[in-house]
Amino acid sequence: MTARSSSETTRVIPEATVARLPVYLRALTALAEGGIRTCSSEDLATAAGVNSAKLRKDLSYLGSYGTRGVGYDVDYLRYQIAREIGVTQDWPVVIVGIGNLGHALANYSGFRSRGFRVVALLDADAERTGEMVAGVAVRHFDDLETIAREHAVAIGVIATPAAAAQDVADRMVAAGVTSILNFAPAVISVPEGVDVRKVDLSIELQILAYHEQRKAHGQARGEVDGVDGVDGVDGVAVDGVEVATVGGDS
Amino acid sequence: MTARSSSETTRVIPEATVARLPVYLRALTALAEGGIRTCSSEDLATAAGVNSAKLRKDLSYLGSYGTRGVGYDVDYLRYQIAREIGVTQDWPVVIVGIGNLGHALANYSGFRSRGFRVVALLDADAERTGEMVAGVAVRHFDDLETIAREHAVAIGVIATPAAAAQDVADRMVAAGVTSILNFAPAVISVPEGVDVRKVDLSIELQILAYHEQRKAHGQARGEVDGVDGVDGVDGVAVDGVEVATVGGDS
DNA sequence: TAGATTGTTAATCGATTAACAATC
DNA sequence: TAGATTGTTAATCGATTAACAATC
Repeated sequence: MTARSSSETTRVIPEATVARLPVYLRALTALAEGGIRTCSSEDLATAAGVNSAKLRKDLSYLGSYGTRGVGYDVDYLRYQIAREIGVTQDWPVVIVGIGNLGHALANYSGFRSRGFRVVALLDADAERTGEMVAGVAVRHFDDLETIAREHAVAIGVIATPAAAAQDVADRMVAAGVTSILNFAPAVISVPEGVDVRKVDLSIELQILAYHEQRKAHGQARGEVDGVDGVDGVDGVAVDGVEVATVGGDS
Repeated sequence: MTARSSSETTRVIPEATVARLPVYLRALTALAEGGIRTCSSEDLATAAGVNSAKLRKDLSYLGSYGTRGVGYDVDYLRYQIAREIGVTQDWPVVIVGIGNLGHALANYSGFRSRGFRVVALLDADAERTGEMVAGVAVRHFDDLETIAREHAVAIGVIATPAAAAQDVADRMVAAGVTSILNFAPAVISVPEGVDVRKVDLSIELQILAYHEQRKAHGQARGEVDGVDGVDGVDGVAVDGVEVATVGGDS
């Protein structure tokens, strides 16, 4: 019963559980960094922000990695979850659209430390080709296919304006990419077998606004007029990758 | 039966529906910009990337804004949804943490056009005070309370490193903020009544990696240079009061 | 053994979907 | 009227939760 082999059986993990595994992984890493070797489901649940019943139920889909009466070995469980997710090895990723958001993503150190390696930054604007971002030279979007095949890229990130998103997705798919993380505020359609996940900043804020409105109920809210948009930066820099982009930002 | 008044009754809209309303709103805006005045649930569902049964069920929680045999008036439905969400007026927002991500968020034009107005950019680094970002001067984090009260800010965005997130959240809450959008890869806890939504880039990629790994099944994946990373972590955490996820998938 | 905690069961709750009567 | 499409019902499906037997 090697960890790798026999666990390959009819494991069908619910989507809701899959979405939480990375949360548990992060919580376990935090515990490990705090010097904690063992934890109970209650401890881990607290660190992950869920209730312990849900946590145990989730973990039960992976197997029995705990010890009754004792709890879980932090490092062991961490490895098992990382293996289940598939981040015990790095995944090469390309980012298309080196605008403000693309810049931020390229500089985000969390990718590197969590199982991903940005192998290229692409932008459709030829003017940007060669520009260094996070230590990587931006390349032209037309190089997507070459780069994707060369590095066997399966995951692509779209950080272009909405208008370019579908075209970028199409070309990613043509280049062999089968998982897409879309930051552009647009619905993109892809062939069967290709996964798309979407992150939309405005939508998140709108969901908060909905609840906020209901809290405010009848009472009037302040309507001052403040500054408007601004721009931020942050994040760590990545490194050793190639860059190239397309599009602008989101 | 004024639009505003009587619809204030015992409307209890399921969370899953609330999370899709902004998607419908965006799709309607796109249709309107395309010169389309009327659409069927099928048309709108396609534009929004959902199936029409779900769309009609969702809309039914808001009221009866369509016409049997005809469809929906695009502008009318758009207004009704915007009103339901609460974005017929702008919400003042503060962004804390002006690093790469904060910069990108500050420059994001989508906020402005979708019901939000960034009234302040704050950073704990005094060196950044006064720096212009997206046409706005960065101010010190200590000014949070003053600014939040002055502009009646109810929504705050955290774009700091994980280590600072909880402190920022605490101070936001103390300043009267009751809705937080957290980009820091950390679980934050807040008092009852405060909503937190979380966007975690690494978690989204990890969810894609999980599915990608299963697609690859037994077949070997390009291992240009297999790094070993066994350290993934991170996730979408919820907490405190409400939680929410991001992204959808196909 | 006694205490602690997992892994699982079963009940509950919420979301999705197909089908269709209502009605334009 | 005939055709089209909404709004709603009811069935199904999936996720959450509490409780507890298994077992360290």
